[in-house]
Amino acid sequence: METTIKDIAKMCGVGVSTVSRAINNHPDINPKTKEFIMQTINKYNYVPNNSARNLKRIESRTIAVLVKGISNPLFSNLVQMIEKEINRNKYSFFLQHIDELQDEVEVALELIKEKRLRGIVFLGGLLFHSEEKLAQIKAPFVLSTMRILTPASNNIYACFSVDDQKESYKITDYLCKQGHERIALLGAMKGDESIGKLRLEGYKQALRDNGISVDESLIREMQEDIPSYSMQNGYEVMKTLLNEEKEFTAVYAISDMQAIGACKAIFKRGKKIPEDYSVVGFDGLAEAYFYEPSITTLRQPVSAIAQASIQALFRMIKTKKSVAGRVFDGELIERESTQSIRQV
Amino acid sequence: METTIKDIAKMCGVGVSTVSRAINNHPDINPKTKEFIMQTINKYNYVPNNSARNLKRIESRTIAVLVKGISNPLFSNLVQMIEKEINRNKYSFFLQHIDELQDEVEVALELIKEKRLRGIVFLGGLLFHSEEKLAQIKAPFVLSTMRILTPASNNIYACFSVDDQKESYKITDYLCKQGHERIALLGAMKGDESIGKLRLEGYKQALRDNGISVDESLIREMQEDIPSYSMQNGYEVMKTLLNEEKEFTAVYAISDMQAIGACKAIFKRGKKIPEDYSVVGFDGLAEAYFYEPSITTLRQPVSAIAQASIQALFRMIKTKKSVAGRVFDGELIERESTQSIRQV
DNA sequence: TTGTAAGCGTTATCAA
DNA sequence: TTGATAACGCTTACAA
Repeated sequence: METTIKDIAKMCGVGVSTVSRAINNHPDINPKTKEFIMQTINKYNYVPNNSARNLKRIESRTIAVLVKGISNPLFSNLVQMIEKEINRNKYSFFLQHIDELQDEVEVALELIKEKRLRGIVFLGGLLFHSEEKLAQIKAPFVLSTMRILTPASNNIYACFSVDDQKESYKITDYLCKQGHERIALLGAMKGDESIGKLRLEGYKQALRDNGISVDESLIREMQEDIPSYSMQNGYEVMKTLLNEEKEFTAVYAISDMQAIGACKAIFKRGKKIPEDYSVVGFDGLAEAYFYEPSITTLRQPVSAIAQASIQALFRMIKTKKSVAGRVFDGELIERESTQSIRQV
Repeated sequence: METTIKDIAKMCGVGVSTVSRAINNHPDINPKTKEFIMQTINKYNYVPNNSARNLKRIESRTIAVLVKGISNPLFSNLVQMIEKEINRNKYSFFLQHIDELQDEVEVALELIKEKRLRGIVFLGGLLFHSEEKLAQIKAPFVLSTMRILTPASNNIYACFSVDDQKESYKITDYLCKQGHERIALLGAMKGDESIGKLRLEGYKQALRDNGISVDESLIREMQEDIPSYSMQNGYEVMKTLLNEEKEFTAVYAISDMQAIGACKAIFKRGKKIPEDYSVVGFDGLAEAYFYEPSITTLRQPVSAIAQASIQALFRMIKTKKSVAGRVFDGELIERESTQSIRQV
């Protein structure tokens, strides 16, 4: 039999509520009593039963992290930081990966009931959702590295991300300034209405501003039967593009992992980077740095985003009001995978 | 107010126990009653409260996955597969990352009490533990891609992994057969008593069997202040090694990620792979394939290991007895990062 | 086959 | 500052 609060109470010769007060740092308790109880607890290695606590407390101290599109290491990094923050706040956290096909709002709704969630962190996904559906999410939530397009006024939420369109513009513009005029885009899934769309818009805008007309045949979507944002996806799409003998001098992949896959496809074709093709990615992962050649990318301030997200979530849990989200600045990191073709 | 089992009972005009029977697929219930109850449940979108269930059930239906050394994508892959299997079995799962410095057995012990765990999956870690300490783990557990060195007879557990020593022998022997005689080893943390040690032994054995004497100065440990098994760790260790102007023709990193880091260090030095140095990794990650040059590695059958682990865990939960672990065969995958130097 | 009622281990309310 | 005691929502004897 496990030790329960009753056992501790008996051992200390006090009532269970006093023990409860000691555990939960309630103010009205004699410091000496508390001290004695805590000692006994440590001695017998007592750990309160979480289920019972969560059952009794109107709301649990549990936060869910829902990750869609796990293949992107960007999310692994984010999850780690978020986990640390949640633990620091003495909350439990619950990680759930969501299939590409699953509906993350449905999952969230179930989870809220089942686990009496206190808050939710969405990583990836959350595009395409009616306001009614979103309105059903009663718990506060944050979106990390994403933004919601149709602001739902009935929800308590906040978004933390870079300005995907602006950053996408930045990196495309960088390629243009290097003299590239035919820039292939390895974009998001067909019908993407989220960051994929924003980055696409940024790309187009940059081209236009540089007096380059958009060639739709250079804009490629992810392959749907392969994990999104993955190396393999970048590889396959790039291979197809190369097979078509299209003319272009640069490739912009909307994630570093896709960029790596694209590089491999180029190498397999017997071409060189950056001599034959310049390649840029997006995210700023270590993987891009360690690749050979190291890949020019747009770094997202992952750590800052993670911290801000969790802080906001806790504030919303406390105040029950939405807090302002924030747009972070990305950073263009120029590396070996790109070169100027101005004076060639 | 959330819908509870009582509400459903009232709506259906039955007792709560009947509803409970319907939910939990108990045998003694009228199929029609059950049908009707299930309809009502769906209609009102009722989801049973997990905490209440877990509280009532002597043991919850929760399994914890404890990951130590998160930087290795090998574990991400494993976790995903394990997650899927756990869900298929209608269990909840709980992922916890463990700091390099934290004691995973302590964490497990706490968790068992706090969450009334039904079983545990250990990924990474679990080296160096006294039998007494292990004996405290009352819940069944499995080790994936690892093995316990001092079999603890008091525990219900099983191990699923490759034979690290044998596979390490295999890949080292491969390098020897290619004509390499001075092979640097990028090994595990100092004092590692787990897979790191086994792989080291395999390496030494292969050298000896090929008539090559072991040069301790070519055996390098991970840097402790950097995430273990990471690209960065491989990079830093390799850089140090290169700076020492040691003579060697091949590098064997005990993980693919370290191998990638090592490659980068070599490239930064202005050297070529495989012309100047052959490089091999271990794990068989996609990252090794997509690297340029693609990296020769030893593939672990991750999917098979994950599945076997979970199946074993559920069997142990049911039977309350240890089941036999299994040793899987690895597969040497020859790629571009290695070359024969026999006739040079 | 079904319903009633007693807990599971906590926290919160209220009275002492 | 404390201690009974009533929930929290569910499962499971036991009785009907």
